[in-house]
Amino acid sequence: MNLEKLLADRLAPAFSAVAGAPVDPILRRSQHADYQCDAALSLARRLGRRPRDIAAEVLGRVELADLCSAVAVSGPGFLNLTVADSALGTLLSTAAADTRLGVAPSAATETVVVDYSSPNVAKEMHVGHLRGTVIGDATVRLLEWRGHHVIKANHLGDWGTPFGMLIEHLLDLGESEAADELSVGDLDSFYKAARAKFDADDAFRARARRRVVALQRGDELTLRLWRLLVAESEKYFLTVYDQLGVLLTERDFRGESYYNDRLAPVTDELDRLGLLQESGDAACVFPTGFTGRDGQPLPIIVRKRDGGYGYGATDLAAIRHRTQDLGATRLLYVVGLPQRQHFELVYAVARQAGWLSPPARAEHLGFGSILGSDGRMLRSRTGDSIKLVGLLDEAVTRAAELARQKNPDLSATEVADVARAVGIGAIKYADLSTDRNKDYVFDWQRMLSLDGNTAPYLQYAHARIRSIFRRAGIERFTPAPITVGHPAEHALALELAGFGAVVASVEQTLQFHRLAGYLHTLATTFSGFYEACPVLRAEDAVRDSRLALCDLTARVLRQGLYLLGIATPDRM
RNA sequence: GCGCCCGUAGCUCAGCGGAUAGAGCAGGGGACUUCUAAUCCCAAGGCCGCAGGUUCGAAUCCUGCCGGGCGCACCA
Repeated sequence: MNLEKLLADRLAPAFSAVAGAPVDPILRRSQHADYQCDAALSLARRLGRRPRDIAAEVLGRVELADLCSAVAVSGPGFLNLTVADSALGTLLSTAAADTRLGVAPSAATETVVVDYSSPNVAKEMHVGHLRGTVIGDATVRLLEWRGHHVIKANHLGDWGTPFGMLIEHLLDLGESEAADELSVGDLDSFYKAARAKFDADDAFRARARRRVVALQRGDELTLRLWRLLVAESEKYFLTVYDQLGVLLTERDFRGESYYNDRLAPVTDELDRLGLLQESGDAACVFPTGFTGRDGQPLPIIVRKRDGGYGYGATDLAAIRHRTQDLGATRLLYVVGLPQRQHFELVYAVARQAGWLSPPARAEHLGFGSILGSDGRMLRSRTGDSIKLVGLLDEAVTRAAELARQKNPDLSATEVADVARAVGIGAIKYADLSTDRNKDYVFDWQRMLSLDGNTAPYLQYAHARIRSIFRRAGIERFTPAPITVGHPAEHALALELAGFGAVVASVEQTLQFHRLAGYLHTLATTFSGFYEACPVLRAEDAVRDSRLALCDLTARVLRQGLYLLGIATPDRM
C-alpha cells in the first residue's frame, strides 16, 4: 500500500526519457492536488529548458491513466496529480484483505542490533531511562515488522568500580536483607547508603577498593555476591518493563560484563594494528579528526593506568562482537545526546580497526532531555531524579480518573485496562511525537488531553470505530470491496494509502514523530469522513464499503500505535 | 578554546531546496431529538533568533554572529 512509490515508479521513466539520465521524481503531498511532483523545476537548469516545458513533455510521456484522474502542469512547472477514486478503491481493497495492511516486509532485510535502555545494577530507573527505553522499543517493533532480524541489547551497567562499595554494603546488610530491599525495588536507598559510606568512611572505602580487585580477579565469593546484585536488579527492571509495556525480556540483558573475556583480545588486536598508544600510563587510541580542550587529540582510553579496562574498550568489544560474531550490519545506539562525541570516537576507532566496514554501519540515535515546566531537567521538588515507577503509577492513576469521569459505564476492570493503556500510552506518545533530538517539556495536562496530537485522541479514534462495529452487531468483519466517491472518502483513502510510505521512511530515519504525525492526520481525516459520510445509515454496497474503510482505518491506527508501543483498547 | 544539539504563532510542536510557512492547545464564533460532542466546522493569530552568501527559488544549504542547553582523559 505504497501509493507514493507506485506513482514515482511511473514518473521516473518518463523523466529519465526527457532528461536522458535517471531522475528522482521528487514527489510529495500537496495543498493544490493530491500529490505534486517537483522534478521539472530542479531539472530546468541542467537541461537548459523552461521547467513548464519539461513538465509538459513528461506529461505527454507518462502513463498514469489507471492511477490518476487528472495530471496537470501548474505554476512554475509543478505536475499536480489527482489520484483516481477507482485506483484508491482497488488499492485499499487489496490492503484490507491483507493482514499486513498492504505493507510488505523490507526488500533488503538485515541483522540489526538495537542497544537501548541500559539501566545500572543496584540503581533506580529514573526519567532519564524513559526516552531511551521507549524509543528503543519503537525501533525494535518497527524493524521487526519490516522483517529485519533484530537483536535487542540491554547494555546493563553491571561492572566497574562501584561494585566494590555495593558488594561491601551488601555484606554489611546481610545477604537476605539486601536481597529483600532490592527485590521490592528500593534500589535508590541501597545505592545511596553504599555511596554515603564510601564517601564518609575511610575503612569502608578501603574495603570497597579491595573488593573491586577481588571482583576483577574472579574471586568466587565476590562473584557470587555480584551475581546476587545483578539478579535482583534484573528482576526489578523486568517489573518496570512490564509496567511500561516494552518488549525487553530477561534474555535481552547483555551487560558490560558480557564482554569481559573479549577486552584483552580487543586490546591486543588494536596493538597489533598499531593503533594503541601509551599516554599518561594509559593505553589509548587517538582516532584522527577529534580534538578537545587546548586542541589536544581526544583518546579512547582502552586500558586505564590501574590496569583496568575503560568503558571505551567495552564499547569496542561490543562492536566487534556484533559485526563479526552476530553478523549485524546495522548497529543502533539509543543513548542520550550528551554521549554523542563518545560514540563518534568509538565508531571512528572501530572503523580504523576494520570492525565496522560497509555494509556495516553504526548510528547513534541520540535524544534530548525531558524538561519540567520550568524549562529545566525534570526533577522532583527535592531536586532528586524522579523514579520511573512513580511516574508510570501517576500516569495510570490520572488516566483512571479520566476514564471514570468520561465514561461512567465502564466496569472496574475496564477502567483499569483503559487507564493502563491511556496512561502509559500518553507518556510514550508525548515522547515519540516530537523530534527525538529536541528536549521536550513534560506536561500531564497536555499529554492526557483528549484532543490534540496525543495518545488518548488516537486511542479514542480507534475505540470510536470499534464501537461502530459493536453497534452494528458485527463480531468478525470481512472487508467488502472499497468504493471511493465522496470527497471525504477520497481524503481518508488517500491518507490510508500513505501508510506504507511513512513506515518505509521511518525504517530509515527512525524519526518516530513522523509516524505519530501521520497517525494524527489519519485520525483527524477519519473524523472528517465520519462527520460527512453516514456509515451504518448508508445503504447496501455503500455501507459495506464505508464499513471496510472504517475497519481499515482502525487497523492502521492499531498497527501504527503498536509500532510505537502503544495499546489500543476496544472501548474507552 | 574546540565540538554537538536547539532557536518557527501567546504556549507545545510539524515543516523532507519549491506555490500563499502548517497542526494542536489556549483565547474568539458556531454545530448535540448523536453512527461515542472524549467530536466537528469557521475566523483570528508569523521581521521562521540576527546578518551576509549560494540558488530561477532558502524556515530548509554555506559562513559569521546572538541566545539557551550539553560534552571535551582513566565514571558509564
